Amino acid sequence: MRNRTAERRVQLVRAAHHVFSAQGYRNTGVSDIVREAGVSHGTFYNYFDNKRHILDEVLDSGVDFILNEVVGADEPDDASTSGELAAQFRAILTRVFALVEREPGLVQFILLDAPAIDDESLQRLLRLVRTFGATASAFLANGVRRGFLRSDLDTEIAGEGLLSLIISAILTGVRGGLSPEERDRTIEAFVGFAMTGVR
Amino acid sequence: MRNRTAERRVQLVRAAHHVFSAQGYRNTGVSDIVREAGVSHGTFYNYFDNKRHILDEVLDSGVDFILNEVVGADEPDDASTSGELAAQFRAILTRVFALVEREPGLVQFILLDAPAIDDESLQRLLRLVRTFGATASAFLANGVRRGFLRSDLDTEIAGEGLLSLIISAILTGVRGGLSPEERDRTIEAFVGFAMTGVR
Amino acid sequence: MRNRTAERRVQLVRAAHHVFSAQGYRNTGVSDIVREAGVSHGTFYNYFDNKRHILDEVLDSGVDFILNEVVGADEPDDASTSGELAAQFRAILTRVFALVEREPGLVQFILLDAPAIDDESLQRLLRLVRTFGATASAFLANGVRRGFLRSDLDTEIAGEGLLSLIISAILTGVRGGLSPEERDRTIEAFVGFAMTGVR
Amino acid sequence: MRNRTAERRVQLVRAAHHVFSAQGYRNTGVSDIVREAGVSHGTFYNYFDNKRHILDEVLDSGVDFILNEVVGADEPDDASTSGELAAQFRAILTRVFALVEREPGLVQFILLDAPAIDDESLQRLLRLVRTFGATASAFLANGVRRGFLRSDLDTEIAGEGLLSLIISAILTGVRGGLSPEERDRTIEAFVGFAMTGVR
DNA sequence: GATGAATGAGCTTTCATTCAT
DNA sequence: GATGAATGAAAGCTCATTCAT
Repeated sequence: MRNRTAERRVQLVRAAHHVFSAQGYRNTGVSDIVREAGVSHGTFYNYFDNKRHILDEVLDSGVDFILNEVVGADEPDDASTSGELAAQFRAILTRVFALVEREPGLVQFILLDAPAIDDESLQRLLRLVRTFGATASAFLANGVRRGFLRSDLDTEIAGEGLLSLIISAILTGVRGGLSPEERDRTIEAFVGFAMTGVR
Repeated sequence: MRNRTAERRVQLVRAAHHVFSAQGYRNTGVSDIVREAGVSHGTFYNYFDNKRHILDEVLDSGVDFILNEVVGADEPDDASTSGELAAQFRAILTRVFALVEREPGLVQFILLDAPAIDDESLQRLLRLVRTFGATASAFLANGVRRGFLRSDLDTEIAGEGLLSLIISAILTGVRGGLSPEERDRTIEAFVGFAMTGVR
Repeated sequence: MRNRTAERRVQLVRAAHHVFSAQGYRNTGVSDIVREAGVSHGTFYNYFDNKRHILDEVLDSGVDFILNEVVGADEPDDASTSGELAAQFRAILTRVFALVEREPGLVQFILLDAPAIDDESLQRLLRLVRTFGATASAFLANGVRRGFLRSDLDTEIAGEGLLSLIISAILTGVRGGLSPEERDRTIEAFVGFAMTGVR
Repeated sequence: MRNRTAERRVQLVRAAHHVFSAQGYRNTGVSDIVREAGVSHGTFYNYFDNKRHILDEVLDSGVDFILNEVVGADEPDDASTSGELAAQFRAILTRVFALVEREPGLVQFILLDAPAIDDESLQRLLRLVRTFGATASAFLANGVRRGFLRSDLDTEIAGEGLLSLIISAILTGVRGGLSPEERDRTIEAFVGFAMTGVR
């Protein structure tokens, strides 16, 4: 039954995801994963060679999830005025705050816990960061092409700048304790900061 | 014997700092620390209740070190023109890159390893981030006071923006592989980005 | 379906024989056996109560195989002169060396691995040894009966002596590294040694 | 305290020796060793890197013990007549039977269990066998030099022959169930067998 | 104060065996 | 009869911490 085993895998990855997010990778034993999934030790090792192996899948799905949540349906080509670009950036920042608020464990795990596990997982995070940076650059390049951004803009480096604002927003979110008003004020300030820099 | 005791503490913290930076907290055993310090297990526990306890001191001294290295002698009040402020920011970014290059282990430990250990150490890192942000805000507030920056600038949030650029620079450095030219280009772009946003 | 069932058994025993000889009993899992046989775990337990159980059959067939290979077509009654007896002994030693060279895994398994598994399998090996000893005695008894060996020969104990030479030959073979010349010289010396002792 | 730790090592080796002899290496867990020694798991790993490591020491001491017990005080040069050589050989065989009777577990462990563990330990046993063979050859070479054995005797191969008798005696002993009379009869027969072959 | 041998709970991983399909 | 996913006891090993000297 191909189906059965595929479900088990998903079930285990989900369980691992859950306990990793709650306690971190190093503080989580295989016993925690299998207890959460409701299966035995042996079953775990029927699906994954070792604890490190399931981390890869958790990381991949987590990174995919974050990318989807944050960039979402926004396409770099959608904006045709700088106002629309600002709106896109505002939407992204809004989704960042929403994500951090809704899934603080996941975000902390992917961004703060995972990079510390080993070099492999650090590289995986840096790849995520790079993808974010490239996406930001693509948004800016669209603006330059359509003429509503400075033609001499170094889109690559400015993309890093945008990225840094997104990371800053995440950190602010993780830090917690922002009222909805402060959050909106921060978003607006970041949008303004970014748009002045590139227009 | 107050002196002798204090020296031992320092000696142990220094040793711990060294091995933590080289291998990370979780991969470091108490045995690594005491071997590096040249003392016995028992002695360690005469000075620190447990392994977690010495981490606090290592973190504090590491954070202090980084703050000193990066902010250095620059005082928020030093700049009296926007050109001087730009020069200060340029100097800070230059020192960030230099620090990451000179002490990659330390930076990786404080920024990537430590936050993952437990909530306590995460909070300690966030405090560092906040201090950086406040310092950045102070630089900007000086500019507003002296009139060479927009009077309606939200210095607090703009400080976060500056901070995010600094973090981005660190990440870029950790990612490695930047040629001196690319590094300088990035610094200039970040300085320009920041100054357009606040002037 | 008696036939089908019997074939499966043989197939499994043959597979087990193969993997046991290649890797030893303790290093072989049931999964290795069933993979070699191309059946499932469940099927294995339809034919054998447990892993230990199939060992018995492997051991029996292995012991039979060795006995056949070494003693072969030689019958105790065949010799009617001491020269013919010597020729028989020479043929047996030659086949011993040939067997060790052709099937080192099997010999090592039966002689070195199997006795260590548990007392039951040790006893099985000792039975093999005893059978060899009795066969050797039968060869000698034939010589005494026909008058070409000393009439006061204690055939039972002298049989043990012959046996010990055969074991020594096997050990020499397992030890390896004998050139064909050395091998022939050893065989001749053993034959001479034996014949002087009994004539 | 150099003394304390040295004693612990010995205590652990002795305990391991004991449980290995009683149950075999594979059936013995580290927990069995430490229970026998009355120490904790951790202590075991303070003295030995792993379970395989203590086996080496047990094997070395066991092999030394057997060599001492069997060859004992007899020196190859002691015999000056073939009668004295026969007496030496008789003494050795007597000690072999005595050893097997007194320490059946040790003998079974060293000769039947250890060789099956891995190639390293098999080689260790073959080294023991070789030492025995060389010793036997030395006894014979002394006889040839002094002129009471055939001058054309191939002492090396005849040594193997003697060795094979010793091994046969050990196997007989392990097989068990010999009455004192049978034992003596076997010894005498073996001595006679050997002496006819070499005289 | 300093030592380091001793501790033991806890970890990851293996594998012979079972049983629902 | 055949399958193979599920089981769980048990293995080897680590390491922060204690305590008698």
